[in-house]
This record gives sequence, structure tokens and C-alpha cells, in this order.
Amino acid sequence: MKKPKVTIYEVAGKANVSLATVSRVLNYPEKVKQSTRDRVMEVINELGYRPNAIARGLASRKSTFIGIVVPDFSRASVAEAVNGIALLANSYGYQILVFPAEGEDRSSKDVWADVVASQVDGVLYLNDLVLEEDISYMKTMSMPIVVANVMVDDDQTPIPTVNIDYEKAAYDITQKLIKRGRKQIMLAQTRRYYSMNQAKEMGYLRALKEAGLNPIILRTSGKPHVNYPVVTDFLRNNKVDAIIGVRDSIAVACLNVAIELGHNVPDDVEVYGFQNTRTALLSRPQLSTVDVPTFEIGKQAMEMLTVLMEDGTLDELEVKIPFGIVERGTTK
Amino acid sequence: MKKPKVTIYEVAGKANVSLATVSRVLNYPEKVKQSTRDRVMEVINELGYRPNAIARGLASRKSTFIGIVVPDFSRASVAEAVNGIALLANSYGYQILVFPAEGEDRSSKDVWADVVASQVDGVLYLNDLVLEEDISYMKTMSMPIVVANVMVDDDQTPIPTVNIDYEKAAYDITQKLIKRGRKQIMLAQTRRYYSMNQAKEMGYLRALKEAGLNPIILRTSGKPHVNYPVVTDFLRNNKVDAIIGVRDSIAVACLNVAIELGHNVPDDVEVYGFQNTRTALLSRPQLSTVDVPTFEIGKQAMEMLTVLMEDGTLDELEVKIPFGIVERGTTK
DNA sequence: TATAATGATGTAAACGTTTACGATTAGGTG
DNA sequence: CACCTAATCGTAAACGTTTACATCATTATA
Repeated sequence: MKKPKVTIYEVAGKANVSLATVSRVLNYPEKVKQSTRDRVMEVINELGYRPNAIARGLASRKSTFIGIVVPDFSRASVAEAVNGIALLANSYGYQILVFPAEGEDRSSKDVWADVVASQVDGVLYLNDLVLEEDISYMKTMSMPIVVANVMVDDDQTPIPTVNIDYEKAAYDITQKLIKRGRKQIMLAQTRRYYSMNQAKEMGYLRALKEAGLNPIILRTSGKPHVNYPVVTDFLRNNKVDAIIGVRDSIAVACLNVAIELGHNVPDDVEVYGFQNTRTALLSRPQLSTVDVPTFEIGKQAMEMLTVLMEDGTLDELEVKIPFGIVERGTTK
Repeated sequence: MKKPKVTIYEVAGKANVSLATVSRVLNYPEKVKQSTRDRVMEVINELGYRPNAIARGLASRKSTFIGIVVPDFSRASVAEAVNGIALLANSYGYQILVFPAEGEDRSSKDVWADVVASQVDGVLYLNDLVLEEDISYMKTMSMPIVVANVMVDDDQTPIPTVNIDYEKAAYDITQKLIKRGRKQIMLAQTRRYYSMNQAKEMGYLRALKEAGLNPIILRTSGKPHVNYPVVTDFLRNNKVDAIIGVRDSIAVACLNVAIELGHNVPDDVEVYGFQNTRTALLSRPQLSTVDVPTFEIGKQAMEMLTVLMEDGTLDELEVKIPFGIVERGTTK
């Protein structure tokens, strides 16, 4: 059963050429004569030879590995983005190494140390939560990095990012609600500080201010079971006629509570979410939400990373992907 | 900004020892005298030296990389499992390479070829869908493989697997429904063939047969938007008093349709799902479901893989993780 | 005190590639 | 035919580690 790995030497031997030639047919086919190229390729197929990626990485001083640093795979947004990344990475011949940044016992320092040790050619950072510590590590790294779905506040040392314009998205939906006559618009916000959610809050506040309305912000968790009582309590004591959840799951939690408290959705209260995940389709009524093209974000980020790795330069450092607003049953 | 990578030579030079000694303090600390070990460690920290994982892999003939072959990251079950895997992999010093198996243009052959080229020390296979082709590739591979959340039908060449007993889980919930007097129990099944879903169907059928009841099986998609019309149509024309969805999302879709058709849940019809994802918590009423400890499955699979990679032998080839049944608002 | 055993370190050969450089050959050119 | 250029290929030195083996120092044994 043990398959002895076939090396470049055996291919070279069987094809009556030097190992350098074999290497060349793989890497610079145009540099070798058609006839020998064919002969070598035949042997390669016959023997099922696959160059050892490790040795190749060592010799060429580039690993063809890219790293993805993520806090938590189970977040829907990152999983989709990884799909997008994988698609492109593959076609560019890169392999993907994942570095889960979570875990109490793993500090940022450890994670980044692992990243440099692994010799990846570039890094994609997909954290929702902006860690100052991570940002400062990124700035000292010598390898290409692009950051997706995170807003980096500091403008001193710009880092390539790809995002949607969360501020504007929040502004847009808030304004829509206002135009439809809504006056008590609540924002269901996360308790922890996420740069993206902060941006959403900014957009929300800007729209309210322009209309001369007062903000109603409820800071709570992202987890349904802690959400329900908090939201129930809040909605009992505060009159609202519209709710914006910074995530679909939070929006749906609010939606459910509102309906159980006897409100009519969307007549009495309208609800918007953010992300357009599957949960938005599985609520009753179905959730209106901001459509965040996570897959596209991942693809774009990977695209930018490849040009960086090929020593190219980016014409745009902070890319904004267009977003959509999908109206379903929770709005009018 | 360019950080010249520090190599083992520089550490050796600065600590006045040979490179072999440095290597030893990292790999076999007990083999070097305390005093020199301390001195070397000091230099390592000072210089921020991290061994080049690639070179290490080449020299030691093991990469400390493991590969995860998955069809789709956005599936909730795999994302959670990856979290579990990552946790353990890290503590064992393994890095994770992901191989997305999806994509029309990528054949199984390509994927597995990439896997062997990457020189991973072991592979975790997380596909829901059992591809005969993949199974046969796995059997010819010389590296350790463990398969999680997939049922491998063929018992000829046993492959290490970790799972929950889906057949029994389905049997259990079906039986529960029967005991509560339900007679028209519908199974909302996927159209494509998934080995796990097949197992669920078996358990469902077994319980029904024991009770002398007739099966009602609806084969549909996993996607909400195609589900709704199909399920609506079906429920209009068939009387059912209980629904089991092979996935939470399918169960919730059925739940929503049932309620919109005027049925009372859980009085007129009860609903069970499978997986216990976040969607189960965000439905109204909250979904009763089989709790699949995906995270644990991932952990266990990784655990088994490490013993395989250390040339150990597994005492149990097909591990079954215990499951739970959580009763919420859609059952009585 | 001589010798054996052990412990601590150094030397150098691997690991499987890529790639600079040089050698050879073939194809023109005058 | 002599010469030059370009195409083609081979030789050998990297890449940064691990590790078998050799060497030297130290301690225990007789």
C-alpha cells in the first residue's frame, strides 16, 4: 500500500534527461524543446509524479501557500468568504493555510509567529473584530497582507482592505425608514466593539441627525438565548416603530420578540438586518436586509493579494464592493 | 520594513554553538545542557527566531501540515467541525491546509493530487456527500485519513470514521412522535443522495414499520427559496401531523409553511430538525432538533488522526459520538 | 590512575526542488 | 568553411532545516 513517492530524479532517469530539464518542463515549458517536453510529460503522467511542494517551496523561496487568519470559522460571513478565496487561490495555484486566531490560550503574538514560520507568501485577515494588537503586527510584517471585512481605523499606515460601505448601507436603510414615516428607529447593536458595527452605527446616527430624530440604541449580545430576554424587556418598556439589527441573527431575534409581544410586522414595526444569510430567508416573515456579497469580498481580497505577491501595486488600497438592499416581508 | 528572516545559523553564531545544538534545543531540549539551552533560548527570543516550517518539513520528511478536504465551507456543520479541528491541531503543533473539493472544474482527481503534492502528514475528510470516487482515492492513499460526518457504506476496506448514529437518532425521534400519537409523520428529505441523510431515512422507516405506519417522504432541495413552493404544495394536498426535516433549515422551512397554511404548531403538527444550528434557535417557535455535536466530532477526528500519524493504532475504527435531542417549541 | 561509560556538542550529509551558469548543439551568415 | 547567435540542456550550488555519526569532555568504575 505504501506508495514510494516518486521524485524528480526518477522522472529524469526514465526520460533520459537531467533533473533540471524536468523542472523546466514544469515551470518554464517554453524553454524546452517540444519533443523532449512531450517525452518528459509522458513519463510524468506514467509515473504519476507530483513535485514535492515543500521542497519546491524551500528551493524557490516562495511557498505558494497563503495564510488566512480568522477568529471563528462558524461565522457565516467568514465561511462564505473562504469559499470565495479558495476558488481563486486554486486557479492561481496557491494552497490555503488557515490560522484560527481564537482560543483563550492563543495570543495574537503566537498566531502571527506561526504565520511567519509557515513561510506563507501572503496573508488574508478576516477578523470581524478589530484587534489593535493584530493591526500593529500586520504593519511590521514584511509579507503582503490584505484585510477583508474589517475596517481599519488608523489611516497612518494604510493597509489594503476590501469591504462594503457599511456606513452608507446603514445610512441608506435608516433613511428609507424615515421616508416611510418611521420615527422611533431602534438599532440593535453588539456589545463588543466591532469596527464594522461601529460604522453601521455611524450611518444610522447620521441619517437620524439629518432628520432630527433621536437614536435608540440597544447594546446586546449576538447570541439568541441571551438576546431574547434583553430584547423582550427593552421592547416592553420602549416604543419603537422600526428595528435595525447589525446582523441578521440579531434582527430575527428582535423580529420574533416583537411579534410575540403582539406587534404587527411590518405594519407596526419594520425590521432590517445585515448580511443576507440563510437566516434571513428562514424567518417568518422573511427578513429584509442589506445584502453583503461576502463571497465577492473574499474573491476580491484574494485577487488583490495575488497582485501584491507578484510584486505588483494596487491602484486602489481600500476597495468597496457594491452592496444591495433586499426588501422582503419585514418592511413595506 | 523588509525583515530579513533570521535563520538557525545566526542564532547559532550569536549563541556560540553549532546549528545542530540550536535545532536540538528546539526539538529535544532534554538532550542539551541546561546552561547552553538557556543561552540559546535567550538568543532565540532576542532575535525572534522561528524555524522555517518548509525547511523543517523537507529535512524531517514530515510536514506538520494536515489537510482538510471539504466540499463547502459555508455549510454550518463543516465550519463548526473545522473549529474543533483547529483547536486540537494547534495544540499538537499541526498547521491546517484546506482543500476545497467543490467547483465544477475541479475533479476529485485534481484535489487528491494536490493533497499528495502538498506533503501533508494526514487528511481529514469532511464531505457530507459521499463520492464513490473519493472513497476509492482514499483507499489508495498511503497517508493516514479519517473521515468525519460521512458514512462510508463499503465495509470491505474500513476507513476510520467519526459520526453520530444518525439512524438511531432518526429512529428515536420518530418513535417519540409515534408514542405521542402521531400517525402521519412526514420526512422532508434532500433530493441529492447524502449518506447521512440516507441513514436518517433508514431510522425513520424502521420506527414506522415497527408501528405499522406508512412513510410519507418528500424529496426536495436544501435551499429555502425552492423549498417553500414545493412544501406548500405538498402540505396542501397531504395531511400530516408531524414533520422531520433532515436538516434544521429544511425543518424550519416546513415549519413556516405549515404555520402559514394555518396549522397550529405543535398542537396540530410537531416538527423536528437535525443539527441544532443557530437557525433552530431563530425560528418561531424555536425548533426541536437532534443535537449534533459537530465541534466534538471535529475534535475527535483530529484526535484519531494524530494517533494515526504517530504510527499508533486505533482501538475503535468507527467512532460514534453521543447525540442529544433538544425539545423546544415545535414539539409537545 | 587508567579505562569505560555517558553526556554534550560539532560535522556533514541528507531532504527534493529551483536556478545561475556553463557547455553543447544547431542554424544562420558572410 | 569559419564564425556567431540562439536554443537547448546539464552541472552544481543553493534553500534552512533534521539527524546519524564522530568527537570531545566529564564522570563513574575498577
